[in-house]
Amino acid sequence: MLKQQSTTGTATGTGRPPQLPQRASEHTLAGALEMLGAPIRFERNVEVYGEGEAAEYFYQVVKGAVRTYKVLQDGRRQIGAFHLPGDIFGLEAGDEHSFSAEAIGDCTIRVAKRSGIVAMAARDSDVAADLWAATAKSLRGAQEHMLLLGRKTAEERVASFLLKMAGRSGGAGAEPTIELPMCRQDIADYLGLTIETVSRTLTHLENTLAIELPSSRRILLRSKASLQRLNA
Amino acid sequence: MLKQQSTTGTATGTGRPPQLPQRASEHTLAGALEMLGAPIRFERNVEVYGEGEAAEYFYQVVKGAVRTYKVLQDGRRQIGAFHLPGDIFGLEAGDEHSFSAEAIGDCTIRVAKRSGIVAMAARDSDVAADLWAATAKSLRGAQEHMLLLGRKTAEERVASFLLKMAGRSGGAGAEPTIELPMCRQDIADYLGLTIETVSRTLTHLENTLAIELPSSRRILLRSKASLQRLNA
DNA sequence: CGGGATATTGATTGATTTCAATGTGAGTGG
DNA sequence: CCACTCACATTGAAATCAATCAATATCCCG
Repeated sequence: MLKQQSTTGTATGTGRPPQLPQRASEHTLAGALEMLGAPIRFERNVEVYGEGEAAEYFYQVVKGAVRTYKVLQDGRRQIGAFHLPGDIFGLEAGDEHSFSAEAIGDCTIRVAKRSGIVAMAARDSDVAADLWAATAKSLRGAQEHMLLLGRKTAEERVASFLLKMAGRSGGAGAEPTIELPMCRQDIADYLGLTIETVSRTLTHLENTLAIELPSSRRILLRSKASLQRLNA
Repeated sequence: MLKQQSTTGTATGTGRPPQLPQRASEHTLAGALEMLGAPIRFERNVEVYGEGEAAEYFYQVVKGAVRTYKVLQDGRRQIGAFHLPGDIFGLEAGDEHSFSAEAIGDCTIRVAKRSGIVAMAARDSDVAADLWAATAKSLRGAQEHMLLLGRKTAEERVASFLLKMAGRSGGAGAEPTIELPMCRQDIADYLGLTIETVSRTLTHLENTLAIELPSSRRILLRSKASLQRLNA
């Protein structure tokens, strides 16, 4: 069980908190990342790593948001996941990254040498279990996303997306307004739709009184129930 | 690095080969599965495990093929992956399965208690690393599949599917004829298409001379190049 | 030689894409 | 402070690809 919140709280500041013993983080992947990793700033739209590059590091979002994606030759882009504060990404077991990663906005990302983490996992079976759990969590996310992309209507996709974002951004889950870190094109490429369809679907949901759109990056979920109904 | 082929070769027979010391399999997940798991037969269309069930076991296909899938309330089904001999599946880190699994045809599947494997991984860091690698491999498969489902045409999806199956069934990769273990409906649900579209696309590929269809379960890849071109 | 499941083929519909235009908002410089 | 600009978002009309509805064909098995 990966305690992502534990590091998020302490690491939101400038760097590592001065003197805390960090007992809670020991024997976890998040703890290992915090010990071995340095927080690095990435500006908006800057690449964190590229598809095909050697997978030398593991990453954890401290602040901001990251997209991982693949592009086809003709430019079609599929975003596989959005990574928010606390999320660990780049957990490849192979030698190279199969996706690319970019900062969506200005970001702080903790970067830790993979070899260090792997070595630690070899010594500490709790870290190894945690590394496995984190990878399995990514797997579950990818599987859920497959479901969304497979055979859902545009409305269902957008509703699923909004509910997922709502569940992730607010810690408690009772937050009705969500602040999107990404633009419409990102959402479209995440949902396997065009930007126009995303836009139309959002306005349709607004007309149906399911949501409200105070600004393009801010969405108020007025009726989670009707969104849930679309979530199938 | 999971050596799936090592067990495939030996396990294709009736069960475990009589007296081999199996040095090669030690310290691997496949080896652990072989030590701790019993080969069990599943008949066509029988459920191996269901979504939401406790994830008590890990599985490895010995013979036959397995589909893992999810169904929406209204019956739409998304197949997440097909598992062929040697493939390990059911690697959930959470307490319960997020997908269901069914035997596509009559199958032999090695079933090993998860607790045993996890305990072994806690003792043997090589097994732990291998468990991680196998999970990451599933993750990579799911990510590739997302790409396919996201924003590809029917023709591209079918071409990708055929190439993937060709790469998996024949060990060397030079096998031009592929024998499909699954029916058209399975393919459709895997690709996020209808059965009619799959059928039409296959006949279109046949008319384009990219493939030949001696029977519905047997497909000859006449021009991998043209399929590759569609693979984008 | 049926008979039922599976697969193919045809005609039509419909959701989403595409092409095109307009709207909006934030940042910049006059 | 306002006009300007550029990126981003919305809206509209037409085209297109795949889904749906419907019929026929084929295969496998008893």
